[in-house]
Amino acid sequence: MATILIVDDENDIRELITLNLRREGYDTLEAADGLQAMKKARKKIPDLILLDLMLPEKDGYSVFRELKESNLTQNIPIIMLTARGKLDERITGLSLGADDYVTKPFSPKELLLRIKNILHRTQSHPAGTIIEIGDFRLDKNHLVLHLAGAAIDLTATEFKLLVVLIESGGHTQAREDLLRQVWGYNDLTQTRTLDTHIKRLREKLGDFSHQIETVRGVGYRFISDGKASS
Amino acid sequence: MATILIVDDENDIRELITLNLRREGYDTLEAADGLQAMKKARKKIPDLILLDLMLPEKDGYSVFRELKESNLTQNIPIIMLTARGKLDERITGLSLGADDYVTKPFSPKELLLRIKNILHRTQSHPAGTIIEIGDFRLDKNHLVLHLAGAAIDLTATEFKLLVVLIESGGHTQAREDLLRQVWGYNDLTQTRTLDTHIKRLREKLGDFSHQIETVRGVGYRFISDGKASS
DNA sequence: AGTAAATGTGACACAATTGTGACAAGACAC
DNA sequence: GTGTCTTGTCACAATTGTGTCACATTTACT
Repeated sequence: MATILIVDDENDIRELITLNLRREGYDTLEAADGLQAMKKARKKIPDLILLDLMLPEKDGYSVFRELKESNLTQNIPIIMLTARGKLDERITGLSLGADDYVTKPFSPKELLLRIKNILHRTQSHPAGTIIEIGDFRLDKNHLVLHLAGAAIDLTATEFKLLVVLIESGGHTQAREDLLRQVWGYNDLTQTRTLDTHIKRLREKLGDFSHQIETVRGVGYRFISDGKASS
Repeated sequence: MATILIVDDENDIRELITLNLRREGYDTLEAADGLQAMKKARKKIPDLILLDLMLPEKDGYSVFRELKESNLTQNIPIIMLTARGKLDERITGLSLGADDYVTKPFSPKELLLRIKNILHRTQSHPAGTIIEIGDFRLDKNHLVLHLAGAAIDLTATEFKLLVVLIESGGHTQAREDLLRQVWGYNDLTQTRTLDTHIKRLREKLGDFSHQIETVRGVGYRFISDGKASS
């Protein structure tokens, strides 16, 4: 699951947060000051950072800037923590590019909520490389399908086919359309490769294979399992 | 010793700073406006730039951006000077990527302190020349890779390739992109040199070679751990 | 039921991609 | 010059992906 780096100089608070996050299944890293934070972040790149603005030595701003300057860490979402809802800090934090902002004292519940929110919407993926629908999560970058937790490798063609099906939002795609979109066949070539690939896809989908439905005489469609339809 | 470029339109202030810096043993360059600043910076690349935000002609922001856009100067740390601690300027300065920020009037002592600070942290490890991730530590200056303690010599090309892979943060880099970024090939040259270099890199990585993963039909990616993350 | 058409399936051949070792040209130091 | 190092290319090997085929199964229709 996601790894979260907690940067705060107060031990109590750090531990409190750690405890709460661990209970929810997150991995946690802790740092008491900016230097430690940078070190840990470089060692194991976290998925999200909780950053206290009041730090000894290097203050939170500097750490923030450093994180945003490094290629390795600049895309990690950051939630700022601060002692009180001082307006100026709030402004500074957000305009610097922090992804959210929580004022101490805060309830663990509130913090968790925000973390979930942010992780869900970012998961540190560049926009548009992830398609999520139901239990399916397609990573266009790696040609990997995450299905109910498991990672499934797809070949380029399989991937393309699945994407086209999924992106047509529950509508049936005609055989010819699929052949055109996935294979670039423009003539009505007599080929069975589509059938074969559908079969291979279903094989890899395992229990979820029924979500590719064949519409006899027309083509295929992807059904998103009753719920999250579109 | 270090050379510092001072950009300010007020002669008095420029001279005051120059005096103080010289006394500390720094070399100084002066510029009264943005144009001069760019010229001087190109002539003798300074180790640090003090940049006033209020300039005639081109304002400080433009100069800043120009400096950051040029290959020659983009890594030089910049300390912004400004007439007052106006909040909005502070924000702009920091979010543009200035390394520090001093408000006029300032005491020479304060300025010197900040200069020392920044020079110290940027010169011991000139901006971003060390990349650390997992067991990998790359020293851009020496083209050396420290892997779990052992020092491994890499050639220039191997090094560049590894850096590009690592810096893309777990994302797959397409073959063409790698060829463009590492070799500067812009045409779709038919070459196998990428494959060869990947092989050589993996050879040198030994037990860690699996961290360079091939994504068939696309390119390669660096994975920072056993698991498929991001 | 019986039949024809459409689709599913497994095996196979070959296509395409990537890995690998050898080699030669160039760069560079000595 | 010689020797070492680096780099790109090549031929070939290994691996993986893809399309076709024959045959099985399902479906729509009479």
